[in-house]
Amino acid sequence: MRKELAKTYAPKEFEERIYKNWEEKGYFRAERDPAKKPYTIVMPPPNITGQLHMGHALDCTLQDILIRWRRMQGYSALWLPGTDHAALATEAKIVSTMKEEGVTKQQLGREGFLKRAWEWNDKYGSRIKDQQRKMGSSCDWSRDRFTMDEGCSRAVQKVFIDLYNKGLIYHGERIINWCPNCKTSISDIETEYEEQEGFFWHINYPIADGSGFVEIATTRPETLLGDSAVAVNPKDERYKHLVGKMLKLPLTDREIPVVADEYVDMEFGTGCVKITPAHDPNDFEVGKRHDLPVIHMMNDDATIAEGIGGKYAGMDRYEARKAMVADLEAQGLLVKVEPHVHNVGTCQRCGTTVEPTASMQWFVSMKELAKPAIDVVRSGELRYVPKRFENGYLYWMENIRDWCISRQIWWGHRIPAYYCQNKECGHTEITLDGIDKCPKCGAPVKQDEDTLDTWFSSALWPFSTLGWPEKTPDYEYFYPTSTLVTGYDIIPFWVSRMIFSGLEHTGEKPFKDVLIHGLVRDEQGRKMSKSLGNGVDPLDIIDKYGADALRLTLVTGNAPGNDMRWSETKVTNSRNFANKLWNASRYILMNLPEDFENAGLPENLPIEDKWVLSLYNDIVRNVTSNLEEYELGIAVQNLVDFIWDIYCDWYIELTKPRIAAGGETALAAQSVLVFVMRGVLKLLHPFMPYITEEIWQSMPACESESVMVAKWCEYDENLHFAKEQEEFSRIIEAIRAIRAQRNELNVPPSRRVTMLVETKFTELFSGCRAFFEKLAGAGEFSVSESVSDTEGTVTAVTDSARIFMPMGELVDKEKELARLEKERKAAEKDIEFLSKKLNNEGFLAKAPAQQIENERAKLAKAEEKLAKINASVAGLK
RNA sequence: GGAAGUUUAGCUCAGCUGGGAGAGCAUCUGCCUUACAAGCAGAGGGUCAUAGGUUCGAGCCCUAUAACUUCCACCA
Repeated sequence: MRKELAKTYAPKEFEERIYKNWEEKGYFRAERDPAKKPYTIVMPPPNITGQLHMGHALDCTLQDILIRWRRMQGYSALWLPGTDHAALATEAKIVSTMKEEGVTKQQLGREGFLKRAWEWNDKYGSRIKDQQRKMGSSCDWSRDRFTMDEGCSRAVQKVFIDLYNKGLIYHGERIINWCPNCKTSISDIETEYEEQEGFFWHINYPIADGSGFVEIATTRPETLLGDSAVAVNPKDERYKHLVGKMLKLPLTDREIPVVADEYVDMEFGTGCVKITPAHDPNDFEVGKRHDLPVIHMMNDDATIAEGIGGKYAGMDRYEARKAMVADLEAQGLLVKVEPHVHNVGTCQRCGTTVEPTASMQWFVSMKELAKPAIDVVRSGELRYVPKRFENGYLYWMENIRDWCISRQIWWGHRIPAYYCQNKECGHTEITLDGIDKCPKCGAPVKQDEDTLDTWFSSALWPFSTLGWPEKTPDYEYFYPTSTLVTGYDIIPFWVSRMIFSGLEHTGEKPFKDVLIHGLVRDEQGRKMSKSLGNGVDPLDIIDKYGADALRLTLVTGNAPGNDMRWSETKVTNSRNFANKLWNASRYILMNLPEDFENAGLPENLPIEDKWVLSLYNDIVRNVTSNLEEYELGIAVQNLVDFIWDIYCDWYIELTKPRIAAGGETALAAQSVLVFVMRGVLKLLHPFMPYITEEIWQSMPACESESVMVAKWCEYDENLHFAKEQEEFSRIIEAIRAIRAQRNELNVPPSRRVTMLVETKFTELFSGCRAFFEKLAGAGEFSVSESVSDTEGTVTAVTDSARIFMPMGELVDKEKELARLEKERKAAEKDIEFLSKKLNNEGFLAKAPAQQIENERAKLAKAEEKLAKINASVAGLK
């Protein structure tokens, strides 16, 4: 007894059940089968603090489509899931919940805080995984990883030590971006610039010998406290005499020199630049060249430092700015204030204005690592889809700067550096094994307090998750991975770093293709964001319409790499399609005899069966090649169009008379209906896994108990029926023409109409009588090569037939003539266009033969049609 | 300052290597035709941003221009 399908499509009734069943059956698990080829995708690990949003939903859908398709194709398909510890994001979140309880990090201490963080991970780290399950993600949960699990952590330590030993990681004082709120350094790409309106303050620095003033201009007057020189261009005639002289630094009792440096742009501002080596990257370089002191004038929370700031000590940087400007003005040293728009760096995480600060940090030296990562893309060995994203990647890689990897937070991989506490020795030991004594002098050591940038571990994700640095069987079999799917917004953060890391540490590119997708925007085209509150929760959508409808929406009508605009009507469209498919299968099953056996396709099928099989066969080929080109949107569009327009609206309708008649002919139709249905279920399964499974399991005699493990369809030469395809399109064209005609004359569909068909294809049209009756409302129906008595008829004209319909009182000769006249003009235009082309010598000489052939065929058809129209017009007159 | 993308029907967007412009929604007309009104049949609607160029042929290739969007850089 087959399972009966519910009357309406209600995804809630089965999605969860089906997912559980798949998981229990172990279908998601990838086996290392030497007889199969591997296909691997590592999932971009979502943050443990994260909740599923539309971006994830899109990401999930695309990856699941590829994985399910390859799995059905016979690959050993591994989709490896996992989560990211998201160092700063998580720590900030925990700190803020602690704040509500009135607890600080310092109170808990490092140990206590980390304990809390791990508890957090236990509690929330799995939340997103359940949400991914709801999407239908067929990932191998048995291989689930976490960036801070034992294996990934070992890979991180190993990479740090290897890079250090190769001299590619160094410890040093450089200008980094400091977030005074998060109280940590952040990397260049974690700094976002926003345009702010500010001021240019022109300040006079008195020359120490009393011979006058030097006017400087600055956007940040408070940093004056950290000035250690004023620089001018050595070629600048205006200031040559000042070089080497001392200046009195206002508001302090310090004196600073005037130095000459090429860096100064004579054209800009006054041509004199205050040099603050501790708070500006350029000034830092100038300072190094002139051996100037680095004066840290701020604390880590951006208040003015004690001992440097004098009366301003303890003030916030902006408070101090106000106070100092007021004092300068009072002393008559403020020359003028100009409005000035400039870009200010802010912390990606919290939005606080970052403070560029000279600080001891760990860096990865990038130049050498970038080179092979550039080559591998330039040579085409590793490709981006779409290709245009290679530009940004290459530009970024070619202009790359060293990567600041140390962070002053606790949640993360601690840096394996140990400093000897004996000042005389001062040794730094980098080691995998925790040590407490200096290996050089035996004195106690202290481990570096800092942790690593979260992207440092993400960079290793494609191989650390597979067991690297061990040569595990998984690593040997599944690495390098096949396709990486991610949004364009994290190419610099993540994709680039995986590429150079993979090449450096494994000697191989970490993946072959990078499929880039865009952003899901809101209905007005804005980014979905928490602060705007315009995000759409995928879980709500799943609840309302089902995961399949959501997936179909996210993949339809979108080209790779392009952003898409969200709208709920798109989801209802998708849901409507699901409903269509649901009802089509319900209809087929309803009429199937209880003892229906699937013995394959019968011999001697009628024309309409061959027609649909041939079109289906084309779809198999097209969808497969679309998927191979990562044209997922086109693939699914092809499929949906075939299912809806061809299979449902035409083929099912065409077979209804046969099904009603019963017997052999019905059985043949049912075999074809079931055959094509099973095929499209397979083709559609990667896109809409749940509904296809639910229907599959109610279809008789399917090849496997789950469509998920069924074999992907292949193009079959035996199903190609060019002749029937072409001939049957004549019938469809005629039916369409009749319907249009009836519609125009407002003939009710229920009214049977006599049809006299005039055509060369008498056998074809006679054989299709039932279709004209069923689909065109034909009453009496006759076919002959020539119809003479056409008095009182209207005519539907195609290039292969004229269909005369006696309409009695409905016939309006004038109207009919006018309509035919319109059609004649159209046909004449066609002929003119085509013959012009075919008389063009350039075209005949240069166009491909196939093309010329096509145009000739079109012309012949147009001429046939025109002849028929002319005959009709003559008949009427 | 540099780079990329977008500009196609009223709206949202497809259009793969150049061969007479497509879908969905919306609009209009007619249908509860025994799988589906979450449906069926039909219709209207476009100088493919603008100006040049290459080509037998351009929505597609090239060059400029305009508008919008995004990324990168960050001269005080």
